[in-house]
Amino acid sequence: MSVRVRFAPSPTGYLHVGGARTALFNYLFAKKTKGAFILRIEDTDRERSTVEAEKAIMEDLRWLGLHWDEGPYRQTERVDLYRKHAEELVQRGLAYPCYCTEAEIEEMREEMLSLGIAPKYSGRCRNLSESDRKKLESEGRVAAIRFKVPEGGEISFKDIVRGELKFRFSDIGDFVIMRSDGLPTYNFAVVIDDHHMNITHVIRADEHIANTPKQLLIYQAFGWDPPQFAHVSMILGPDRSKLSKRHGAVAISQYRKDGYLPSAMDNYLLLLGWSSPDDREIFSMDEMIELFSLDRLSRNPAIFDINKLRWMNGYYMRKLPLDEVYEQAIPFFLEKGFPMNADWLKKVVAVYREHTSTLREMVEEALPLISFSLPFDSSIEEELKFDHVTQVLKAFLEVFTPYKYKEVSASLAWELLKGVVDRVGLKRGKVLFPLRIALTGRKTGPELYHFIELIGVKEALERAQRVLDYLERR
RNA sequence: GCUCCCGUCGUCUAGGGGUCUAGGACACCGCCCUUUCAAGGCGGCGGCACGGGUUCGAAUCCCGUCGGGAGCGCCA
Repeated sequence: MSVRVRFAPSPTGYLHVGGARTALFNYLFAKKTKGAFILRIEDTDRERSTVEAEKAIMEDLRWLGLHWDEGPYRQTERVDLYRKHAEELVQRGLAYPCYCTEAEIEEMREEMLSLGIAPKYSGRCRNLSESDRKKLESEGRVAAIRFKVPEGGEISFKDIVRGELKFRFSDIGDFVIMRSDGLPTYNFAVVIDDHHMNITHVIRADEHIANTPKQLLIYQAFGWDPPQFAHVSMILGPDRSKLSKRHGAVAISQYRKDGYLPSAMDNYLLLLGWSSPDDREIFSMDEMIELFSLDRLSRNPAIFDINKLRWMNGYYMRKLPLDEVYEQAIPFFLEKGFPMNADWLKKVVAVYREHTSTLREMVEEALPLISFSLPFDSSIEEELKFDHVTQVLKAFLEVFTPYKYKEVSASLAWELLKGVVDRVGLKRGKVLFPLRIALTGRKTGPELYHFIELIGVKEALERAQRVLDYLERR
C-alpha cells in the first residue's frame, strides 16, 4: 500500500513554526516514498475557526513550498459521516449520550483535582435508563455522545520515534466523541477521517501522545487497522516551555514579512528534530526529500534558535541564484520606494546580500542609495569634524569630475579611489572612511567602489559637493 | 495530584557497549583579511544531569533520584 500522510491544522490562527515543521516532515515523507500529502482542515471548533485563518495557513504552506496532493478537506463538510459512525457506536452499546452540562463537569473536575485523583469523567450518564434520558431531555438538555472506555486492561502501540508506548484504560475517562452541537470532537473526527482517507502514517507533535490511546480505542471499536504513528518532539521557546507568542515571532507569515527566505526556513525547520547521516546541514528541497527518513527523527524537544535561523538565512541569501533572491526581495524594495529597475536592483542585491542576514535588512542597508539628506545624525556628523575631510572631498571631486557622465564600473571606481588616497597622502582608512560618511551618511556598508558604481558618479559628485558646501558654510 | 514523554557543549545535534582524548553546526572569544560593518579563512572556549548497578569495559544497557515538558476539555 502506498504511503498517505496528512497535515491537519485547525484554522484558528496562523501557521506557526511547530505546525510548519510537522507539515514539512509529512511532506518530505510523502515525497520521499512517492506517496500522497493531504491537507485536511480541522474546523470543528466553530467558535474559533475562521476562513481567513484557513487561507493564511494555505498561503504559508505554499510559500514554504509544501504543496499538497489532495484537499483541502474540511471536517465541517463531513459531519454526516461522523454522525453516522457515532450512531453506530451508540447502537452497538459502545457509546452513550451524556447530559451533563459544562458547569457540572467542571465542578466534578475541580473536586477530583482537589482530592488528588486524576480528573476524568465520572461516568455518571453511562448507565442511564431510557426513562432517565427522557426526563433529562424534557428538561431541555441536549446530549453529547461519550465513548465507553473499557473498565480494565491496557492498550499499547509502537511509535516510530519512541518505541513501545503503553496506557491503562483506568487512566482514561469516557470521552466525548460528538458534542451537543452535533459536531465531532478532535479525537473522533481524526480517526474517522484518517481511516476513510486511508492514511498510513500519522506524523504529528508529541502533545498528541496522550490522545493516541483514545483514538486507538475507536479504531478498535470499528475493527479498523490504525495507521502507524510517529510522534515528533515539540518546539520550545528559550525558557523551555512550548513555543508561543510570548517568545517572539511564531507565525510563519511573520518570518516572511521579516525577510526570511522559504528555503532557509524549510532547511532550519528540518534541523529542528531531524539530522542527516553525515554532518551536512544545508539541503535543497530535493536533497531533503532524497535524504529524509523517519528513523532519524529526534526524541528530544528542540529550542527554537532564531540566531541559527538568521545565520542560515544569510547563508541562503548569498548562495541562492541572484535572480531568485532578487525575486524574493522585490516586495521589500517596493515598500521602501526603490525604483523598479530590475537590472539595477539585481546589482544592488549582488552587493548588499554579501553582508546582511535578511531581505529586510538588505533593503534597509541599501537605503542610502536612494536617499541622502543633510545634516546627518549627530553621531555621524562627528566623523566629519576633522581638518582633512574637506581636503578629501576636494580630492574626490577633482579625480571623479572627468567621469561625471560616464559609466564607472566598480573596478574603475576602485582605481580612481586609490588616486584620491594618493592625492590626499593619508592612510586609506583616513581617506575612505570620511568619504563613505559623506557619500552614504552611514558608517557601515559595502565597499565604497560598489556604492559609487550603484549610484553613479554624477550623484556621488553632487553628494560630495553638498557635504563640502555644508562644511564650509559652518 | 495522576499519566506519559524527554535529559550529550549556551542552542540544534552525531553517537546506540571498546575505534570517545565525545564529532559537526550556530552563538561566543581570538587572529588573519580589510576601506567601515559584515562575509570569508584559521584557531579557541565549551557537554554525556546525578547516584547506584550490569560488564574486563558504559555517553551508550538496567534501576532510582533530580530536572524539564506535555496531557488529564462538549480545544485541536
